[in-house]
This record gives sequence, structure tokens and C-alpha cells, in this order.
Amino acid sequence: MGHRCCSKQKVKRGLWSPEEDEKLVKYITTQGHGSWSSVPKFAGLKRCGKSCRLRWINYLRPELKRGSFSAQEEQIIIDVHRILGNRWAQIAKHLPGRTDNEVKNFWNSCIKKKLMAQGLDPKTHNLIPSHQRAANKVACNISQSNQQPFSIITLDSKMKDVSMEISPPILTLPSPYPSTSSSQPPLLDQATTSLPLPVSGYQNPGAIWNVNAQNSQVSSIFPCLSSIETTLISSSSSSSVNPTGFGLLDENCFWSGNNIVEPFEAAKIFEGMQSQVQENQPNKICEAQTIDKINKGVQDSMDASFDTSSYDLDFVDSTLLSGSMCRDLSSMDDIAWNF
DNA sequence: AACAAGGTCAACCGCTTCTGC
DNA sequence: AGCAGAAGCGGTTGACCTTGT
Repeated sequence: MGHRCCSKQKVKRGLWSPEEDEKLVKYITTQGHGSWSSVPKFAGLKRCGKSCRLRWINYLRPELKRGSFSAQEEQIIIDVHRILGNRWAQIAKHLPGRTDNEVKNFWNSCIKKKLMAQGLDPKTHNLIPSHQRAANKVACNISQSNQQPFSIITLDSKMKDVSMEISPPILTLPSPYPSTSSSQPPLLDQATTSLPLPVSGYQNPGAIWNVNAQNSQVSSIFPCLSSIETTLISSSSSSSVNPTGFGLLDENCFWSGNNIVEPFEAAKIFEGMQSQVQENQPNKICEAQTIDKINKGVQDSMDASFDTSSYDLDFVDSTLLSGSMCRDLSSMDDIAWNF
């Protein structure tokens, strides 16, 4: 069964010959592709337009980077995948010269196995409970020092076996929850997690706002974040948390009041906050008025039932990943929040 | 040397989304 | 608003390559 676009004509399938490549390159470089469905006809190819498009995008484009992935590219893939999941096209946008197909293949053939070998679920990037690991016959006796350079989550020496204490996908970060409130997700005893990505969950920013020492710490950790972002992170990591706010639960989940929300939902909430901030504080100094607006934005966003249908993934790219794309990877792996 | 098993990656398939009418 | 065609996307396949026995 051929493509619908070319079901009426006899088309060649399978690997492309050098002659076919030459025809396609010649045509597109001189004429542009225009409508892909008409490309094979004008280029003199017995292929369907879809196949031509794929061949051009994945193999013939001059800007394509060939060869194996660098360690940095690998880390970027892991970082972005953790937030976006199997959105290969989105991930590939962060890797100039790489295609979604290439990234997907690299993930499936290489990264996935590396993560599993470290006892990490490649889907959630969380630790796989030890009994599941045993069931899956995945090697997991990796020493802490051997977790580099893929230490998505590293464990403190105090922690013997986090996987026995938690149920995936939630691996709780220590700080955002006031210990007295009954509305928060359960804390993970004795666990210490490191945070390789810029934290992207935010609590109600009313409690702590001005740039302070803690904030400076964050900005040194995430040098590429704006001051507003580091301030938000800073307050999110603070122990004096507004219990009605919105914050980070783990690298895959966020909390909002009594609810746990997915990263996309959380990001959407922050989108409202961010636009308010951008409109109102060009100097990145948060004023009371802005705080009110942000608070309102958060509340409005929450009230909107987290409709994800119109969600802008580019926002996730630009906002959630603003730090990860240019951060110092090695230093990130050393960061840990302890109880 | 021959074969099997596993890995890699280009290409395909089918579904969804976008765009123009 | 509804439709059709085009484009985009992620999952899957299968040919080829590498490695182990």
C-alpha cells in the first residue's frame, strides 16, 4: 500500500540511489520544493512527494550535520526529552543540523539503554523501583560516581534505596512543601535529589520576591535565567512557601494547591505569568503591581482548568529550557538539595 | 568461514494538524 | 463551518552492518 498522495501512480520505494539523490538535489536547489506533491513529477523521479520530502529533510539538506552525536548534544536530548517526551521534532530544533528521525534513532538505540542501565525510566526519567528493575533484568548496580555524565537524578549517600520508598513517576524534591500542611504530596524520607535542569515550577510569588542571597545562588546555578526566573525559582525552593501557591513537585510534576499538574500544564500557567512580567517590568525589577498581576495570572490560569489543547510547545522550549541549553553541564550535576 | 543475534538507521505508514478554499 | 489536500509528526519496519560464537 502506497501513500495516499501517490496511490494512483507507480512509485519506487526503498533506498534512494545516488542518481535519484542528484535529481532531487538539483531540482530543489534550483527550483525550491514548492508543493512536495509536484516535486517528483518536475524532478523526474518515480517517487511520491512524501518520500521526496523525507529524503530531502533527513538526508540531502546541505545544512545537515552528519556523524555521531557529541556528548553535549546527547545531554541536550536527555534534558529536553525529560520535559517534552517523545516530541522528536521539537527536540531536534535544539540541535542544529540534526533531524527528528536522527534524534529518535539515537534515542532508541543509545540513550534509552544508557538511562535504563542507570536504573532510570527512559519515559519519565525517574528511578525505576528496584523490584521492577530486577523484573526487567536491567543492570542497575551503578555506583554513584559512575552516574556521570548522565546523572539525571543522583542520590545522596544517606539514601540507601529511594526506589523502595516511592512510587514513580513522582520523586519528590525536598524543599517546596511546608512540613505542617496536610495538602502536600508526601515527602520522600531521606532522599536527596540533584536537579540538572533549571527548575520550572513556581509557587505563588507573593511570599518572597526581591532578589536576595538565595536568588543569587540560583542565578549562579542557572546563569542563563533571567532575574525574574531565578527569583521565581528561588522562592520555589524556599522553605517559607505559600501553601496555596504553585511549585515544583519533581522534574516531571508540579504542584498547584492540592493538585499535581503535568509540566505542560505548569508551563502554561507560567506562560501567563511570564507574559505579565514581560509586559510590566522591562528592567526585570518586580514591582508590587506586577506581583498582583502575576498572582492573578496564576489564579486565572488555574481556574481555566488547564486546557492544554492550545498549548504552545515553543514556549516550553524558550522558557523551561532557557537555562539548560547553555548551562555548564558539569556543574549542574553537582547540585544537590539536601533535607 | 559460517551463522546467529543484536544494533543501527533510512524509509515507510498512518495519523494528526495545518492551510486554503 | 466544513471540506480536501498538503505537510508534519511519531511509531514501526526491514535491510544492512557489526559482533560474538
